Amino acid sequence: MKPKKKILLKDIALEVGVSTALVSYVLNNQKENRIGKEVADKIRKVAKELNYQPNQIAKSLKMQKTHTIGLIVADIANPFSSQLARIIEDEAKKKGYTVIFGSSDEKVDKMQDLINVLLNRQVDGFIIAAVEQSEVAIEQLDTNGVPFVLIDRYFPNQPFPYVAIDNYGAAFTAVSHLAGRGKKKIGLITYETSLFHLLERKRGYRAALLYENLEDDKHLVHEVTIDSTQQDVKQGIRRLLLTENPADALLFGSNTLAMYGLKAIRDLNILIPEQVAVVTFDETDTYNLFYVPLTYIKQPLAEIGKQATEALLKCLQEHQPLTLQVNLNAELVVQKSSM
Amino acid sequence: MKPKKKILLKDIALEVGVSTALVSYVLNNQKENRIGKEVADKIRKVAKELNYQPNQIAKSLKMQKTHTIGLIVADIANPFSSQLARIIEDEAKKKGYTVIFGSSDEKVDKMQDLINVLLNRQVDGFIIAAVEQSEVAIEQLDTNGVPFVLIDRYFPNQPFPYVAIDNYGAAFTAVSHLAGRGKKKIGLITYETSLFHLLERKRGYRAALLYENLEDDKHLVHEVTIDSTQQDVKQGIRRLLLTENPADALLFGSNTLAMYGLKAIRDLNILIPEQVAVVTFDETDTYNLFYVPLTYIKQPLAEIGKQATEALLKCLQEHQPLTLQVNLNAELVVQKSSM
DNA sequence: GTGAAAGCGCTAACAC
DNA sequence: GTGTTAGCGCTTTCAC
Repeated sequence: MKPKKKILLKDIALEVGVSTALVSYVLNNQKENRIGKEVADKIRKVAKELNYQPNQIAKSLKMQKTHTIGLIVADIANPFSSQLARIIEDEAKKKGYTVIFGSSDEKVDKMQDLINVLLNRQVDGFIIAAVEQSEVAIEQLDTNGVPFVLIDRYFPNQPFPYVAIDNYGAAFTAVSHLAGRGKKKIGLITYETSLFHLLERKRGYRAALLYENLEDDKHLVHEVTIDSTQQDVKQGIRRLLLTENPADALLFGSNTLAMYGLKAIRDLNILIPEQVAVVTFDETDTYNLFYVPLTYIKQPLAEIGKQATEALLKCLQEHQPLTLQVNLNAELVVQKSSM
Repeated sequence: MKPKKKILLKDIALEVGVSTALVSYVLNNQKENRIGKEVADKIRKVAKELNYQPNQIAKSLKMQKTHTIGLIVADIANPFSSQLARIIEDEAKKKGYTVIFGSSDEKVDKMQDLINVLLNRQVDGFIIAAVEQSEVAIEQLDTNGVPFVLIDRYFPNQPFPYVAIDNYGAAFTAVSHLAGRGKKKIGLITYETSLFHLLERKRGYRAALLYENLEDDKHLVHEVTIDSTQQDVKQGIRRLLLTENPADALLFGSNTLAMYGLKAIRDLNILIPEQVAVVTFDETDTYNLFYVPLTYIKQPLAEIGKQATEALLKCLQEHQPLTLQVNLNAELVVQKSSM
């Protein structure tokens, strides 16, 4: 532990025999041709020799820019979030930005807390997977002029920028597909929530049932709280499948729900797709390795992450207003679980 | 977009009619009882009214501390990494720290790059899953007096602090278990690497074979490069299982390898555990949902993340030297794939 | 008990 | 072409 002396701008200036201003100009490639070529070269040379590393904190304080973005997801441990995080990381790095992340656990309080903490740390902007009841928090960001873009979740009738998928269409397609395979009693397992993207999935599900002239029975929908566990989902599976008139197909509203649901189905020795066909949202390796490869709605994560990050950074760097509101198409990947 | 005026210390001072120094003292609870109770209360009241949010960047510059730690993993999109990230995030938040992350993709250059970027951003310390050939980079951190702790991977014969598992023991246990179930030709699929933790797994595998009086045949070990794909692993599976004298059990050295391997095994219509028993490192939901629940070596991720973070933060806050070198025990979770 | 002022490391307006 | 210097928003020494 011998903290080697940090090299400062001043050290270089001293060494070369010029002012710190000149050094700053040269190293930032400013006033390009107004500076003596020799001095400039000398400065660059010494900077390299001394292995000068600019203190970004000082720079940030001066410039009022940290080149850092805050990423708020529901839970970084969930593959859906972490895959997005990776894409955002890469996209940000390309442009010289780093990312600080935080998990909200679907709680407004935690989300608000994260926003505050990250704002205090002066992040230049946010990418947020908004939680239920967080409209006010987001609105506040907006009125305070903090740049952000929402991902995955968003608010209808609000001008906030977002990039998400067409959840209505995706659910509709999935249900139509099941209907096309002759399924008559298609169940839905989803969250009991006011989150718009999930409501859209339910709406798509309903619309497809109607369109296909299928029974739209309340008993075919099972909703669990957003922080529910294996047990709660298992109960839903029981309710939908262990009756005298069970569902012959099931649509899961998220990867976590599917995970719990599949476990339950297997534990109950119910066969997929013979006894019940299955389709689910999101993509995970698990779906492909399950004993029956699963039919799933594949969200274009790369596209979501890229568009969100690009737009945000463009806004930050070119001071353009953030207006994008994108609903990308999700692809239905058909496998054996729904055949 | 009407950037509301940021409230500064000065604003509070002005409002209350005191100096910024006093405000700072009060809000940081310093000089507790040397300050007039009334003024103090007034200051706190006004600060709340104005919703004062201290600028952490300014604070950081002054204090030479950012209360930020850098987390470098192989790939944040990999569940192993993201689960650790979540634990570290929580542990850090408890103590008022935030975390910036980066993915190295198992490349020294990227890792070195990340270290530089994060150092420039003045992170107070690092938690790093070191990549191959990164010993020099780590040594440099050490000589520069930058606090860090390694996770998962580490260097033998180096005094660097780390928390990892007993890879030798874990592999030994796994192989012994297979031998105990009557397996005679136990194969290993792992990476061709100099990473110590993986060498340890191989060593444990070998030692167990010897101990159990089993064949230690080079042909039973298949190594792929660390950036290898589904195809490379499939080839390994072919080599080990599609011969006249195939392996009757397989140990996978990581979750990614297992993922690829299981896909290959399924595609080749080889039955687990009838034709080949399987054990793998790491834990994922997939293992439980696979058509045969998988026997796996469960790393104590929570413990790893917690100990690493706690030690690092303790060092940062109490300026204690970082000396922990911990090898935790991994648990073998026995399921049907090895019965 | 309280305040003036220096300074963390950098940038950029302005002067020469 | 190059240097002086004022701050970015905060903490803290030292003086009163």
